[in-house]
Amino acid sequence: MKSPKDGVQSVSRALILLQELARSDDGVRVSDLARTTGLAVSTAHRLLTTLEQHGFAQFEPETTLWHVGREAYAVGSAFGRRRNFVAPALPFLKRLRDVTRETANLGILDGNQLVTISQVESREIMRAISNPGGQVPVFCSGMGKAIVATWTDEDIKALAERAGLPPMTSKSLRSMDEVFDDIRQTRERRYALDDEEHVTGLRCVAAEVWSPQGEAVCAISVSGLAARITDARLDSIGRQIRKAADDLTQQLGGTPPSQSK
Amino acid sequence: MKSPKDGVQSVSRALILLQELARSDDGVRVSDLARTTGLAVSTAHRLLTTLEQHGFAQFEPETTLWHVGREAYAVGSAFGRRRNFVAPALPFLKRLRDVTRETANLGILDGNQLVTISQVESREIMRAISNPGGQVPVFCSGMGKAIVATWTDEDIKALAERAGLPPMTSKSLRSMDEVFDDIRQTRERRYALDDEEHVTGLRCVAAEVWSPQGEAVCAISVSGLAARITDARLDSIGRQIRKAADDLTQQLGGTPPSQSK
DNA sequence: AAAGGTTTTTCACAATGTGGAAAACACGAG
DNA sequence: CTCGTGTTTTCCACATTGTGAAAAACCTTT
Repeated sequence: MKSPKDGVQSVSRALILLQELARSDDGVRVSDLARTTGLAVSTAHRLLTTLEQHGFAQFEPETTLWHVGREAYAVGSAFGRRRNFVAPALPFLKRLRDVTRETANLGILDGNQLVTISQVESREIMRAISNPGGQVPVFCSGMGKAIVATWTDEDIKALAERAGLPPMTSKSLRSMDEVFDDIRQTRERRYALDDEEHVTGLRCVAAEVWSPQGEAVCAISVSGLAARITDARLDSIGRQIRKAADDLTQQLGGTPPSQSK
Repeated sequence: MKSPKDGVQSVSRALILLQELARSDDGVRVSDLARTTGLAVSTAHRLLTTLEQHGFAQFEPETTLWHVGREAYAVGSAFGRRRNFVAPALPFLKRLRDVTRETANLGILDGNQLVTISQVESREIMRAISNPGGQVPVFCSGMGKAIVATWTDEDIKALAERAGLPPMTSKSLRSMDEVFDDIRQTRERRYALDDEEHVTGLRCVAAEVWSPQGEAVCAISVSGLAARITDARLDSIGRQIRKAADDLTQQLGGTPPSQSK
């Protein structure tokens, strides 16, 4: 009779009610809910009451309709806030690695630094060695510049002032002018380039990924020896990164820039 | 001994678990959850399993951590959908963030509390951290006061009596007199100010947004460190918030009050 | 290999959730 | 106004269902 793997009955039912609530935008009545879920009216009512006590459901007395409550929103947005792009990004990184044969990275901005939080290594003998968790000054990083390029010029300026422009190599950007020139190019070609600005001999091509709120949350990149990532390959790699970033954005339910042209 | 009005026990507990899950961004373990909620580990586990079966919770086997699930997000966004101003507001919030360089918020009144339902974060290092869904006593909130200032004095008084005036900081409003004095100023200058009344060191400037029915449905605000939102900037920020709120009202087809009175 | 820390599963018991039925409403029509 | 039909809400006896202690299965560490 009993199915022991069914979980807790009342909780199951309450969750089903919640989902049913979410289905209709302009509220639904107890009795209809009971009908569609196959519950007794009194049971549905009791469960809804419990949901309401915790703010997950909302009852409009004047119209006697039930809605999804604010607490459901609060809890749900925790899902969106979560930095869970790491797992979904992996397949994209792997594919990038496979088609470019170079190391693929995922990074976020944390404070004034860009930190690499995930990486799929190239299989070449000579490969970039930048361990995950490693921090890089934003403007010496392809991923950093990809993210920052989506910001307003004032924000970029403020960040640059805050973080400074510590030169890591002879090719690092050293002045605000150079920064803005680079950002301009980044915006134009829709991918960012770190041309031995962080480590001599290392090039890196990057593009940003968008959150549901329309902000650049992270960036992905491909990095490898300058000797292998030649000028000739640059544009092709750039397009692939851009594509991967857009696909990942899509998969995360993100929204690229609203209407900019 | 038993409290029959407590609703369905297991459902209550499951919801509390969900809220606890939402509290931590990087996942939490069963045993910790059990500890913080005061449940037996086995009970917590059983409830979590049920939540997972419905997609409201998510379990990462490799790390044995629990997260909020996608279904919670889906259900929660139904709440946002019904409040059909949250999407249109985003561009306005972004612009506010860009011109003030502080965090911009959108909040509604729910019950006796003001809840922040959307937010566009400042890019400064030191920024306000009040995740969406967070609740604040109305009279300790700029957005709350902005909305309430549109009400009649009787309604305000009734709300204050119902909700009380829980002091959050030493600057919180503590008496009806202080409340009405603040409301008077709010009406006069056409924007509301929370001057470290919720969190010490945090200031917040807000203005209300009108629905087509001529009611203040939500409010938008800019919040940041008191050290940055100085008296000198106050009026300029106030004007910008007011402008943004009016523009948003317009876009929503809303109608500000007939000023004749 | 044993010792701590987990996460899962099991199980006997009764506390807990259940749904029918009845009460309290809310509206419209007569 | 009173009745009638649709609700929503409360009550309560009953056994189905959820419970938590404890044991089992898993891990990492030593």
